[in-house]
Parts: sequence; C-alpha cells; structure tokens
Amino acid sequence: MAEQSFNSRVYEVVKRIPRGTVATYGQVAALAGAPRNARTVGYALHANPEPGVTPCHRVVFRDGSLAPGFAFGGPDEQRALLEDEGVTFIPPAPNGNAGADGWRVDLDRCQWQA
DNA sequence: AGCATGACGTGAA
DNA sequence: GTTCACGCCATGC
Repeated sequence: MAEQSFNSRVYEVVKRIPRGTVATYGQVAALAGAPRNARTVGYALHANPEPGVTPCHRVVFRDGSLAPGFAFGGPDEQRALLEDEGVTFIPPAPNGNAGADGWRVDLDRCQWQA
C-alpha cells in the first residue's frame, strides 16, 4: 500500500473520535496533518468507503452544523444519533425566532479534545 | 498535463 | 447576528 491517500489518514482520525463527542473538519484535518485541508477532509468523508466504520456523523462544521443534504439518512437521524451518544444540541429558535433553523452542536461541551 | 469541482475555514460587509 | 466571497488542497476526468 504505498502511501494511503489523505482519505485513509482522515478515516483513522475520525474513527478515533470518542463516543459522545464531535470534531470539526478543521480539527480532523489538523490531526490528519493538514490544517489547511478541511475541505479535502470533507471530500474524503464523502468518499467514505467504509460506512458504519467511519463515524462521519461525529464530524461537524466549525459552527456546529452538519452537512446539509449529505447527512446519512437525514439530519434528524444524525441529530438523534449524536444526542443518543450524549452530545448536547442547541435548538434553532429559543424564542420564536423563525428562519434560523438547523440544530447546532454545543462545541463548547462536546467538541473532541485531542 | 491541466481544468473544474468540492461534507470547509476565515474575514469582511 | 447573518450573509457573501475568497482561498486552501486533493480528487476525478
């Protein structure tokens, strides 16, 4: 196997994310050895050759949001899954604030600390 | 070999 | 607080 593509290295990092914790693409990219490749990390997860093995659902955006449209099974499924693992979520509208929808993860409490 | 795209991040308006 | 645009690097054709 010569050198595993960036892809493989990203999976190794994502797979070592503890349960009940989430990591951002930038965090994974940095741990993978590419602090500038957050975008490539997303590309790697998109390739995700081993679904079920790589918990891509634990990888979220820098602001705690997930990938819209690419969520495996739907954003509701991912929210329930992370919540079941003990991840804290922040509701979209705390006070009748319509428009701002999309649950965000409480990175202050659940972001993975390498 | 080069071009176009893409699960992001950050800065500024 | 939110939204737009640019930049970074790797992959696919």
